[in-house]
Amino acid sequence: MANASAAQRLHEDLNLIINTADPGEQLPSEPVLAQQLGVSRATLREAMRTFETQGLISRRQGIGTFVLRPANVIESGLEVLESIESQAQSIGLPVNFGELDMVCRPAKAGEAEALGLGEGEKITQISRVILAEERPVAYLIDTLPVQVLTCDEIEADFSGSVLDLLLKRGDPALVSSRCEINAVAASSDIARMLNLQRGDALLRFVSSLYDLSGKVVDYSLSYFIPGYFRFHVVRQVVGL
Amino acid sequence: MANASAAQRLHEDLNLIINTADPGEQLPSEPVLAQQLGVSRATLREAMRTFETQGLISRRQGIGTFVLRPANVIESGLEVLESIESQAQSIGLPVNFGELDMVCRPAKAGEAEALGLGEGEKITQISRVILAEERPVAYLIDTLPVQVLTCDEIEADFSGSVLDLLLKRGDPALVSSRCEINAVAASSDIARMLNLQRGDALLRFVSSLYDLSGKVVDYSLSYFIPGYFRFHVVRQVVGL
DNA sequence: CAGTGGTCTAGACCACACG
DNA sequence: GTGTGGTCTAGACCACTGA
Repeated sequence: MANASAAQRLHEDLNLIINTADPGEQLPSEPVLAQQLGVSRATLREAMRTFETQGLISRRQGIGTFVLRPANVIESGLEVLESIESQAQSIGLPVNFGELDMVCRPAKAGEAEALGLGEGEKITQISRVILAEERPVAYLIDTLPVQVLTCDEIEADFSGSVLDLLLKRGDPALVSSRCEINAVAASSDIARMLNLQRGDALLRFVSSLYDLSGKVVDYSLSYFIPGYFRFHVVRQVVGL
Repeated sequence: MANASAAQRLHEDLNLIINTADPGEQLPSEPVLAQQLGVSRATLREAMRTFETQGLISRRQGIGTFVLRPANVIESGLEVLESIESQAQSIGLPVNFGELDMVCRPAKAGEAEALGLGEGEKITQISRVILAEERPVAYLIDTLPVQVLTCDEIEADFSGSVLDLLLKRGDPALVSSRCEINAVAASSDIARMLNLQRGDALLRFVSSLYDLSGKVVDYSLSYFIPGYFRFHVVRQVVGL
């Protein structure tokens, strides 16, 4: 026990380097840093993963690795459904979105089932990366029936949040959302968009948003970088 | 786009192999399998991670890699606090624990703060791996003031759940728990205990359990292997 | 172009299980 | 001992950025 692997020692070394560095500072290149720390580049990269998901460093291909100033954390209770944008606004955090991808197409089998539609019925799908203080912090995919939301409506007025758009419109009348929570490893695609390494740990919400009639009006996948969020929930104790 | 990396293609290949194999079947050794699939061992191991956290394969050092039968999922709403043991029992899933580690020692700074104690006051700490159907599915660490729970009491009667023990005793009167949810990469230690690879994505709960007087009676860290759990929560929509 | 991070390979050595 | 998975290394090649 207490058998310090190279990875563990390296983690501490990196911790020191990153905490000592000034925000904005560029670290030595990976080959150089690996040699300085006496490990291979593969091991160094492995150790750097944690610091990335904690929002402490940013690595940009073709440019370099940079130390970030401590991140502002978006804190949120899970009992109520509120958009990231709305939460960020309430703590004065500037948030916008990038890499918006919007399509209108027939629903695939899984999508149709999640939305209570027939396969092939038209859906609107919106994917985007959420940026807080210019840093990618989450990747969101919303899927809705076109009857609920069309691409035109999004182009006309989109703040980054489908929820806020629907609430502003006031129709359909939204009631609640059922949200499944899990941890996943970042795929290549998602890692690239969030500027992470593939395999990094992400928090994933799979949510179904219901209207007054009990219909699903929005099925969404949300990927959050751990270091930028603090989700909590109060759980009631039930007797034996 | 749709640029299939080696890792992505490999993921599909492995998916086919694993789904085709019978439960209990042993896969070829890593060097052999890597050659068969035309990738390096490092890439193969990387691709296998996902299947491990999904509970589809088990790798045991010195023995081999085995295909598991599909896992039973423990489903749980987060609104109420219930032990894994209790949840598993209600769906007829056999659960026990292993690797129990129990200590009684002075609180470190962070622990003292979490429990509202002075630094150095005695605490009881219980760590154990939870096994469902003989498979490790979670790693739990509970920290309590000795005034609330002593090691002797645990040795006398421990089912794997501190919550159940306190409820059974009926004192102190438990009210609710505040739980923070995040995703983390498995450390070497935790990976070993859960029979995973270091760096695998885990779901982590950090919880404080309160009694009637508002005091924290249990501070706990819980690590869950994603494939064995489905946590959900209903979120209410609040108007603009 | 040169320099960066992103990916992948081949191979070494270790720790562990089993005969 | 042999054979397995766990860890780490050195180095190659690619994709991207910015001068």
